[in-house]
Amino acid sequence: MDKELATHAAEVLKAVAHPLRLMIVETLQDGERSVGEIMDALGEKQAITSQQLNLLKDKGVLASRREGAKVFYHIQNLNVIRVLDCVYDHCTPKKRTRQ
Amino acid sequence: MDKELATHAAEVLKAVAHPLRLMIVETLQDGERSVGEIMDALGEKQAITSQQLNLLKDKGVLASRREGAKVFYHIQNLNVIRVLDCVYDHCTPKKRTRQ
DNA sequence: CCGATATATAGTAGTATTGCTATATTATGG
DNA sequence: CCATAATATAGCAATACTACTATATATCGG
Repeated sequence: MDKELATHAAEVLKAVAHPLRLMIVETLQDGERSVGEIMDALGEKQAITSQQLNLLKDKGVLASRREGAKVFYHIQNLNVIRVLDCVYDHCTPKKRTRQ
Repeated sequence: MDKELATHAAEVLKAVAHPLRLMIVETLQDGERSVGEIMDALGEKQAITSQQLNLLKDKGVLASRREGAKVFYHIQNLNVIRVLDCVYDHCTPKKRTRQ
């Protein structure tokens, strides 16, 4: 792994390495959700949720789609789901999500 | 995933989400290495290498063993290797390290 | 156009991270 | 004990991140 590759990989990991952002990605594993739905699911304030969503979008982890007044976010970089799997296995070794 | 779990998971991810630290973990995939060996492998300065090694050790990612004047580090949290795999697949989809 | 709802952004204080230099610690050989 | 090699730590400036409040933008129903 050269430095450039490592830098890019680190940026993606850093995007996910945050409690709220981790939970956002988890919530979106089942499919897209509106900002309001995500807010409610995580019990977070509107501004903070929106900020983190935008950050994840900036880093290419998520993508969004507007439908009327609502904006729906979904996972764009599918590899983060695999990272989540690692996290799950690490924290709760019994509950593996893949074989 | 509750907040506490997410916080812990985020901390582990954060520990690895850094170019140099990512390369350190990669270097140690084959087994333990002394600080000097790691330094040389990555072409980094002594102080910085030592700092990042200590950080990784603090977060439980690595562990160390002293042998005379040298200190050998190795991977303690094996899940980070799986995270590395995700990173590999993400950056170079052709070169999968697992099936 | 107006009010209401949904989402985004600006500005900001507190805190954490990073990379650096200089210095300290630990162990070895003589 | 001394000089040297190997590693760790202190201290610091620059930068980045976080959480927050306030405000702005966008869309819809009427």
